[in-house]
Amino acid sequence: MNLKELSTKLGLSQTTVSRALNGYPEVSEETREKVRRAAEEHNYRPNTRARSLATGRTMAIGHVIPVSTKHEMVNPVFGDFIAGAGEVYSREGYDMVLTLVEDNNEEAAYRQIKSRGSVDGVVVHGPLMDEPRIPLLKKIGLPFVVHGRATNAIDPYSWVDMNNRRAFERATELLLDLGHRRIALINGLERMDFAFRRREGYEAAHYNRGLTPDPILMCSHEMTELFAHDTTATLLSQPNPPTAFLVSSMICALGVRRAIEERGLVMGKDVSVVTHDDVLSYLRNGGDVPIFTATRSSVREAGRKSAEILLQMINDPTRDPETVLFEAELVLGQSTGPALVRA
Amino acid sequence: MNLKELSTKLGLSQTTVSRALNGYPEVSEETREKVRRAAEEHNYRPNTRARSLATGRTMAIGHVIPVSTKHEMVNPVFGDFIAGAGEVYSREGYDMVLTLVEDNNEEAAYRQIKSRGSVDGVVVHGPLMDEPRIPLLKKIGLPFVVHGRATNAIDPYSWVDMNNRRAFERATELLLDLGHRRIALINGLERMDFAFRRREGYEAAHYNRGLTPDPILMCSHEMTELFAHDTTATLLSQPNPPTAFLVSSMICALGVRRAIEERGLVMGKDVSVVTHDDVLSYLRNGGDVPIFTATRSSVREAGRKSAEILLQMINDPTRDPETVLFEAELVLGQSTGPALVRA
DNA sequence: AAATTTATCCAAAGCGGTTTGATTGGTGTA
DNA sequence: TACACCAATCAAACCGCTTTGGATAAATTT
Repeated sequence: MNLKELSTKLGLSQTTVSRALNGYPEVSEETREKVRRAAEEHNYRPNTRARSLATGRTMAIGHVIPVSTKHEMVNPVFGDFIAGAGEVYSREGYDMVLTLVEDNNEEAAYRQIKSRGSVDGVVVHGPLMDEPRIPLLKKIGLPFVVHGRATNAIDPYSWVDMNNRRAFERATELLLDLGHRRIALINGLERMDFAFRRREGYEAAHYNRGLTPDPILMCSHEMTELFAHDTTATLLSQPNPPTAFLVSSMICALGVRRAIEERGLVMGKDVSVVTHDDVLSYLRNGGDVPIFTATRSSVREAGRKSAEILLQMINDPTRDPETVLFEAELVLGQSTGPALVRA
Repeated sequence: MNLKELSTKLGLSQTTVSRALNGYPEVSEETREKVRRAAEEHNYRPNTRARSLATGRTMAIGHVIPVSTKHEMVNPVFGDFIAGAGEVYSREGYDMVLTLVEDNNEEAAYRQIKSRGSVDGVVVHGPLMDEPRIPLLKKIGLPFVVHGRATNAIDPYSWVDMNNRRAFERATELLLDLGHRRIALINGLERMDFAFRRREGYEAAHYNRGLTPDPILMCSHEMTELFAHDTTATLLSQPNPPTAFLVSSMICALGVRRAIEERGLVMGKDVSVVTHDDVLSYLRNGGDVPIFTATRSSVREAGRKSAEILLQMINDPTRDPETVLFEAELVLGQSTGPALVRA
């Protein structure tokens, strides 16, 4: 059932039917109701493609997912972010289109997206410190919002981020307060902006107290359970092992815990752990007292917010870039305790 | 830059330019090359919407993600499945559009997808035993392939599944061979087809040896780390606790292990664990000898295969439904060992 | 009563492609 | 020389919608 058929069936012009359904005032309420009922009855819905061709708006938002070529890694955070953004999109009648892009030719991908014209805007995931996509998108004129920030970006742009630096600074302070002096940092890849900021926070907390973190304790890698485990195991077997771990994700935290327990140590007693918790739906830091002491910020909420901002920008292109910075909660759990005084 | 502009710039008709770029034979190689270069130079790419309006093909595949209203749960498996499917889509020039649907009004969602005409086909995720979407999609004539199966479906349809029953039967047999007699089943929601089949396999292995599993040992829930942990903790504290656990996902397995170790027990010695491993990119069952003994089947591979089948169906609608059944490997890891004889 | 508004509705022109059905000039053949 | 045939190109129709610029009749104003 298309507009033409529906309008002949009603004995009206396409114009009138279209206007009736789209709420234009130049249609009598009587006919509008008639049209509405007929549309309902025949299960008519305007063809998205035709509509978007006519209006110039596609009613779709693109998400470009960088896929690590080497490790075939998909960021587990992604599912929940999408879920948050998706809520907003479906409420506002937008589709979400996903494009997987190998991390080596992103520029081409974005150019293609623009010239094929299949979305009204994009969400940029996983920004690096030097993020070429930001000037690129600006240049080609595709509305966008970044999940995260790019430290070295010059011009203003819209972003939604968590205060990674502050969160990890606070977490480190907590551990220092507890007397820990050798704190390992199990970080993500530090060309990723968020990971870089986290390290900054970690270092700042040390410097603020006149301490210098031991470079050997700072590890950076793709955030898998395995990496976290192996690294932790290695660090713990060294002569002067860390007494605490600051960890970049729940997944990694699980690996850290495994390594700790493998050595017969008790987390929260022999070794302290603070992790960042993205509040993933399937990995809640559960219990009355959370397992892990954690810096907590919902990535799902970030997804919602990003989507909202992007839609606003699309509806009003004159708007200035908008930014949202979430502060992470610091949640005390069972995984932290005072540093043991060495015998 | 659009077709019209490009063709006037070249002094050719739109027809010729279009044909040249789409590889039609009625264009001389000379002009084709000229057109190609000009398109390249001006970064021209046909507008997706216009093209799909003209051809009737949208070059997009829909994925409808059921989102549990109650638990705001996004299946973690989803990211990797998408990654696999996405590989195929981008190779074949398809877009992937995601629709999040609250699990209570899926029918409306699919009808809308069809009538809005924004995709050429859909992948159905998370089929239930009685899956209303299968007859629905058949009725409305939208090509689809199901990731998983629906036990009670009558008509044939295309699906890609893992042999859940067989995998869990083998896993159970392994545990029985090791002498375990009280084997707990930490399962997903059993209205989900895969979970139902897994229980069938678990039960069959018992029955085949004249054993009857204790209903108290069979648990079913959304597969979170927390549920697995709490359930395991409860079971282990009972008078006649299980000596082995058969677990539905790596995430759950992490919860099971946590509960085991909390009690001061050693996994693989005091308690055995076999889990299913979807080979998620960020949760590898790593090491030379895997941590967990596991039934293993790559969900990413399932994503690839599903996409391939769907595209074939779209390209040739006369094709009969195609089905793929992956057999899971049974991988021996460190988490299983002989049942201890009770003192 | 004539002129102007107002309330409804419509025909037709896009949107940016693809595809059908000519048209043209050149070759080969009878 | 006349005819059929082929290769290369084009004008125009079409996909399904929105939107511009009237058209018509009724209501209001002058």
